[in-house]
Amino acid sequence: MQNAPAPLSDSVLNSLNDAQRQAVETTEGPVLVLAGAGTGKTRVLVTRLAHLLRSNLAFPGQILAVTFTNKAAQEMKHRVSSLMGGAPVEGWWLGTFHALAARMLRRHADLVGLQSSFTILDQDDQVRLIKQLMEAENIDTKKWPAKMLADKISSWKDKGWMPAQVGPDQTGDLAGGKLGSIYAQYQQRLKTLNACDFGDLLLHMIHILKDPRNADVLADYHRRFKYILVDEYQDTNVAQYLWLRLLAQGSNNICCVGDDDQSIYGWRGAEVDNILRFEKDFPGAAIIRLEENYRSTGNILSAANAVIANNEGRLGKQLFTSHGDGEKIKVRGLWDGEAEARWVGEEIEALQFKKYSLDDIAVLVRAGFQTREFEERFIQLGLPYRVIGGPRFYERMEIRDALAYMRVVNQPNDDLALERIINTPKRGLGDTTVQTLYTHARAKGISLYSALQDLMQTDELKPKVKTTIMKLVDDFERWRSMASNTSHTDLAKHILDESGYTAMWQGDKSPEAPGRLENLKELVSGMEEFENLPVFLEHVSLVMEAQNNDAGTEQVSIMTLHGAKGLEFKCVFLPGWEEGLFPSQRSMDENGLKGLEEERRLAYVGITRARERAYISHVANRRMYGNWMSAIPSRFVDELPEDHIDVQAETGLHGNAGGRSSHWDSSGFGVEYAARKTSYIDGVSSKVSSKADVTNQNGFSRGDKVFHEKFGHGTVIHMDGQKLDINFGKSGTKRVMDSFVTKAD
DNA sequence: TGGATTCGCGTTTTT
DNA sequence: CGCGAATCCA
Repeated sequence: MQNAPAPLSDSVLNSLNDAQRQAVETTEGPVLVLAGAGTGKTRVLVTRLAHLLRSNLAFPGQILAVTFTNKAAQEMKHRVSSLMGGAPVEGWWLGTFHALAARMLRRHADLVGLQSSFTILDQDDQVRLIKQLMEAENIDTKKWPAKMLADKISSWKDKGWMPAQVGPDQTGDLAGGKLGSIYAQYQQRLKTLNACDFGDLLLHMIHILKDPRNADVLADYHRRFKYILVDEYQDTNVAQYLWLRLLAQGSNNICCVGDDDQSIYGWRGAEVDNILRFEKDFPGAAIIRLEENYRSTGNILSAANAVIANNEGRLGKQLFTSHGDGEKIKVRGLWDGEAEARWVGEEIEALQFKKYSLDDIAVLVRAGFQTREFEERFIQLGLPYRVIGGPRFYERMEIRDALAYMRVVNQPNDDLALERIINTPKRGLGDTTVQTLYTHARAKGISLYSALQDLMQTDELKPKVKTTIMKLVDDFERWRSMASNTSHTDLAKHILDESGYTAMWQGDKSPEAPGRLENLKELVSGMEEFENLPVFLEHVSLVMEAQNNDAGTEQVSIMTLHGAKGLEFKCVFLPGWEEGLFPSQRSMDENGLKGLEEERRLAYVGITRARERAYISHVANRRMYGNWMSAIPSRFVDELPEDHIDVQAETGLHGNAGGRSSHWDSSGFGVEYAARKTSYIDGVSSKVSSKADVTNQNGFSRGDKVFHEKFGHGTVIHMDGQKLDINFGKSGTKRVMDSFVTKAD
């Protein structure tokens, strides 16, 4: 780290002129790097960081490097570490806003009446607490869902508002005008619980740093941080901005990197304004624009440029590439979601034939529920895939503990699992005992569990410890023998109860405890769908493995557009480009033009994830919430420039085969739709009849004419065990138990 | 109290 | 449609 700056061969930096490079690397004072998609934003930041270190402008503890997501933080740590020749970056001030603010707050917790050991509540805990407070105030939680109020409070915290700053103007008639007081009570309650929610981490720090009585604290941070680096600046919310500004007032050496066109977290408090206002907030700021894209081919980039150009209120930039034009974007209109999934499957197979790795392919959807049809199709095709951002359930502490117990029962030699729970709940087997056990195990080349069995025969351990170990081994042996004649869900209940694990959380007064108990319940009930314990554990390890990214086999990635931020793939599928789904109706209803523009930025993010090939599709009929909805192509499809796309419509889909699907004749479209809807309800059309031969256990089939004692005559349109969905004509579709129904002719 | 049934409602996601 | 929450009822 003492050597002269290493030559920067990075292509990104080569694209900078001298002044820009100078600014990126060493400028003192505020710098805003405005960089479009695929221009190497993060690399610029890492380069600045590396340069500061190498030229001894700062040492690690003097740099505050902030990212938005954990993924980005990991990525940056990794890059910095390898740039620094593998030096560990633990302990550096490098991480997400929340992680760094939490770390800071632990050092000054007493200034806001907390202990440094405060717990951090997640959203569920937060809602539970607020609900309690509301009930105490006799507020109707039906009229005012606790979730909604919790969201409101979070959004205030994102804006940096303490209870004192919230007046009637903000609360309106929410919770009968009592929301302001609920907020205050909630904060009070958190304090008594020695807890924080996520918003508090920043809010408390802002409060501390702003208070003149704590001038020494602020001064200390000013001395400490010579340089501040911020990634994804367009996603910062007001609280984050305030925190940054307080810290940056010292050295004024703040370097922010961002792209206003990729701001997609507005619904969570991100303020594009932060980036638009940068020059005002930090006078004398150097602004650097990076417009050369190193990621995508010309067609892809032109399409993205054309779409985003429809937004107003941008700083404005026009990305260019020196890559060739490449393939045009394939745009396809299809009949329904099933056909869409089939088409995507076919195209993926074609890509495999062209020697693309499945790892290079991603399906990016607008909303989580869309992943389902792709999963189903890919399973049919035997196409390996992973859904990114799926269940994080198994990563929760209580779930991992519970799983560890089951793993030891299933496989006594699972040392890691045993070590995890050997003293959870506390039973007096501390580090010293575990060390003794490990020493013994290593010396004899046996597992930890065998070491337990060995040592309980000897007098090497204190009698008390010995008894505890005997009890523990005894428990495990008993559970293991139960496994043969007890269902695995019952076994799990026994394990959790008899080990004292459930009791541990029941006795825990912390606000997270109820949530954890619920999760444990959920775990047990979730096990039911698996045959037995080993199969279940196998599933869990597969799920977790899949989330660990490189499971060895190639896999297509399926994820939401939000989840795809910061990633790139050679081939990207963008399905579901229909009005109402994308752009999302709700986003437009709630935020009008602002909402629409954020959706458009999402489209921009989607397209620009692709390096070589992009595929966009939309369907004529999508089933949402169980009923068929007609859909028209997204306005974003219309915004794609004709020269850069290759449009195909499914033949026979409408009276306009081969034409550009977004120009569908709306009257023709309506006729198709009406016909389909009718046929669905009658249970006659070929689409529907494919399922009509299914009979439920009491002999009802789709299409049966039935009579219900209360609702009269109707037609069975769906079955779910003994539940039947019956269309009763005028009075609509109802779900009823089949015991209330008789067949009619 | 918990098992069964009905009701209600549905983006995006980070700590 | 499917899921979780609320509610009902033994």
